[in-house]
Amino acid sequence: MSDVAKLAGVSTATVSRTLQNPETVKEETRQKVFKAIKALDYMPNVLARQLRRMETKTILVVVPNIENNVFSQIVGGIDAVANERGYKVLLGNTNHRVEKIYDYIDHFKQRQVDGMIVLLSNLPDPVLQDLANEFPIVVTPDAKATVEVSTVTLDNVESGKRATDHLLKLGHRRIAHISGTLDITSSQDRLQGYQQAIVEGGYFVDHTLIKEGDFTFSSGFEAMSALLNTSVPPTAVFCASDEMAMGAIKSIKSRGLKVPDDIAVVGFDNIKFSEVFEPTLTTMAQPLFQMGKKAMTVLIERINNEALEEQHFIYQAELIVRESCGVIFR
Amino acid sequence: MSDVAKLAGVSTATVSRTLQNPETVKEETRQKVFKAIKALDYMPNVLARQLRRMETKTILVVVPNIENNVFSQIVGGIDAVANERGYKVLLGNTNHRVEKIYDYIDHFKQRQVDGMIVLLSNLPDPVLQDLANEFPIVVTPDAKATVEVSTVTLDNVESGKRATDHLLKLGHRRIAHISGTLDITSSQDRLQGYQQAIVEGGYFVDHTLIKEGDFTFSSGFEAMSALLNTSVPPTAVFCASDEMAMGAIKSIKSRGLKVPDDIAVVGFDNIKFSEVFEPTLTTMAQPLFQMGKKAMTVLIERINNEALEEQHFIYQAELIVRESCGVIFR
DNA sequence: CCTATCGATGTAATCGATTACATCAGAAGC
DNA sequence: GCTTCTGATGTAATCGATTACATCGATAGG
Repeated sequence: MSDVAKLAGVSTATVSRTLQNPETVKEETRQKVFKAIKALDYMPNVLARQLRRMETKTILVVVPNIENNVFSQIVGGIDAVANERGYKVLLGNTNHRVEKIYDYIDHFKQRQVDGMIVLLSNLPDPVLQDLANEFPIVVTPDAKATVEVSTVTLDNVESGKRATDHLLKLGHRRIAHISGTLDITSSQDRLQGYQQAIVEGGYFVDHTLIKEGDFTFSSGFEAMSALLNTSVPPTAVFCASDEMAMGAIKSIKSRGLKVPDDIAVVGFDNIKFSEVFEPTLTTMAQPLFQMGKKAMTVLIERINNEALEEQHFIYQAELIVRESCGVIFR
Repeated sequence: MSDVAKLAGVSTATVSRTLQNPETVKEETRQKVFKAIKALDYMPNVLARQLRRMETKTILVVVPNIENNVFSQIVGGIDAVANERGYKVLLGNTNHRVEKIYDYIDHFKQRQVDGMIVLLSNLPDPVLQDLANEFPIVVTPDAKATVEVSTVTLDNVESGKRATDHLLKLGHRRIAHISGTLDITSSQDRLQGYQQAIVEGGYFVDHTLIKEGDFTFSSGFEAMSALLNTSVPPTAVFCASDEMAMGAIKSIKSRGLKVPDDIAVVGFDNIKFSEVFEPTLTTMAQPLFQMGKKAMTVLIERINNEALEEQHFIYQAELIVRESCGVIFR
């Protein structure tokens, strides 16, 4: 920078101002500086700026595993806004190992990032709370109500209810539910929505029809197999993920039964392959990209102290009707 | 840091040494320093260190779109090694817009990253060459041989050949190929492998059996539909991606034909859903996670000047035989 | 006993920008 | 004509660690 200043015949302060606050520099001087910058092919050293300003224009995204399409879609949304607003995205893959996140928390304390978006951390409440009190943090898409922190979530209760309702409306009375791991709020909420729909429909919840899965294809397969082994199997199943729904369907088919004729299935997530699978999956579509965008937007407000209180945004899932539930609208 | 120094009764230099080169500090002093660090809950400011050392311990991964499973698997591998070696991973999503990469290139010039891994950039040769001459760069999984830069690639010619060979061995003579976009080397190589297999088998390449797709489900569907509309449709198809293979199968089924009975299909990539799809897909599995790990390892060597020449690593794909080709080994 | 060497530590320059404060010329107001 | 204000620019402190060099005491060798 001093080279540029020398060549332009001004001080380094003027060079800096030309780049950061052009309006405070005379047009003529500005031109000289720009000419010198171009002549020397000068690029500011961002590290020095960051040190002085104590900001990095970088945010950290902690994700259980980036290979999972649900998370990578959210990251896509985060990245879109980050780019637009001049932020960089640092990826923190925990591979489901909770302790890994403590390494990432140090990034904060070392001022390596200005903020953080946590995707499903399983971090103990007090730890997260302490962190959120001190640093800008947004949690998505699974957040516990017990921590005061900004969140971007899905209305999982309502979504679970609407998925189940759809099956009720189609005339099903024995509707099973294969939930996600019940240690996360989203799974609990979807289960709750399922129960609400049944109760509000005037029926009783049969707990033998509820099985806990872990969102994977194979857990869906096994849960469904267990349901089929009972004396009175369900006529419909609401699964908390599309992967589990596919597993369930595979299990149903393996018994020589047909979907949706013998058993109707509704999934959750609307992953890419849900419209490729046979039968195509009726599912609750989460606006994941949108949610990622919102999470980043909220985080930036927080970083700039534009929003002092924590904010909560709740999105609605969209019911996408395809073949697996037995009705196709055109 | 000066607070720590004061409390421990030493200079800042000693504090720094205690953390960076503990062996040069007397055990007793070291203890005093550690005690002071703990008492004050001190964390070094990494920005200052970076500025002084002119290194960021951060690498940039430029990826066309992170939502694509092929890329996110490679990123997973990169991330694994990065973590192990104390590097952070900055994500650069280009969303297939080539010009976006120029923004990321500035990161280099501004010394925001120590190195870069490029996943399928479509960057013009001269630009990439200039960059590679000046900075540590690794290209994967699609690289042009015309640029001198370290690469981690798949042997796409051999892979295409083996996939096609497998179909030849099963007795097929009219084998079609649905390629990826032919502007990238991997697609050209897979096509070349396909042609080699046919020629070496003693047959002739029929160019009406070659269709260009773009790796997507729908392009596979359309390419297959076009093939089925010809007077003598193929009895087997080798697709350059699993997604296209699924599209092709959907097209075949929509004509009332059966896979593999009427037409055998082989895919490429071994994405997660290839074993869920019906029929399960025979496919060439790329060791994507491994390739990501290797790319990062090579990059680190380059950053540390351990490897002065550019290096090239070529991986082999593994043929995974499932239902869609008509033979199942147990 | 003196000097060379070494180990442990301190002093202060350094990385490269940003920015509070100082300076100065010229315009405006009285 | 003198003061005051304003706009443009320069001077130098600053961010917080790292590290070349300096210092000093102790030990070893002669």
